[in-house]
Amino acid sequence: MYDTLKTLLKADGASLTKPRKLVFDLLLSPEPQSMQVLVQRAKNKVDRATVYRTIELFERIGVVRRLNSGWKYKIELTDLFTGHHHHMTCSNCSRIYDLPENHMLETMIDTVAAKSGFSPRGHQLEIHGLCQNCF
Amino acid sequence: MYDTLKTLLKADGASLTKPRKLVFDLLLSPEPQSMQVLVQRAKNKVDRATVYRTIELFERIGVVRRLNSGWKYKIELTDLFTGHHHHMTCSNCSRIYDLPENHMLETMIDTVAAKSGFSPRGHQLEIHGLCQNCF
DNA sequence: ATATATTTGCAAATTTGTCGCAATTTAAGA
DNA sequence: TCTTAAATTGCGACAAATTTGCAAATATAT
Repeated sequence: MYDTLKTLLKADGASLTKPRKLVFDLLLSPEPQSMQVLVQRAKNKVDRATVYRTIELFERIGVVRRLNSGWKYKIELTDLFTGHHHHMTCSNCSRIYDLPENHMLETMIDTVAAKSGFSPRGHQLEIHGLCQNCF
Repeated sequence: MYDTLKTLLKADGASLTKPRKLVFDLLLSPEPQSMQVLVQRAKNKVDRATVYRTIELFERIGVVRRLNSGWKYKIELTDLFTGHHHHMTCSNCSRIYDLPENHMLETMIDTVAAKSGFSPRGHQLEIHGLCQNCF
């Protein structure tokens, strides 16, 4: 797990420091998290500015991505760490679930984009509705 | 066009005032817009705070939605006004294109969600890559 | 036209995200 | 291991984005 992280950092001439490791560990939590939460959870251990800088770095080298879930964006580890997946957000309890990978769906998305003359490089699908518990 | 807007506002006990109409008109522009741009374009006509309050209201009653295209979110009218569609953002010129509706894709997304025990109500797909011009 | 409820603009307060820089930590080589 | 140079962090100051309180203005219903 940390090997991949180290490799990505190395490739950018950066190193796995204690603060960066701590932020990375925070991201292992199941759900995507807002900056506010990350900064809060890092309190007294890593400075706010460092959390921001770390997330910015992580995003640039492909460790995390930001998504679009609700009012404020949230951060999660990229496919490299979690496997490619999409999200389902429950409109009631607002929990965020992962959708199991579906090859057909992936293919179709790329195909549809290509048909419009686009060269797709990636995508993000967010579904909202009711989860099993809240239905 | 304004009829739908008025209806949605009425249903919430609100009315179509001059400032709200102006903000709505700004949103008729083809591409999704950032708050910064909206506030800028409303300058000297509608106050910043009112733009924010209007967008918040519009989102709550289903007139607009926010997308995360890149670092900052953008606002666009909902499907009610534009028809259902998805987006392709060019990583190079960062223009945002609409993807023509594809029924198969829509169905598959709903099916995949349902298979996981979710009751999908809507979704949002953002594709990034290179547009025809930038390829 | 009047009374009531809603909405707006303005200014101030919060929150969020950035930046410069001195102090600290890390990496590499002797 | 010790030394040095480069990278990184914390901190405080900024800057930008978003929210809030409230008096004045506007809209709605009689």
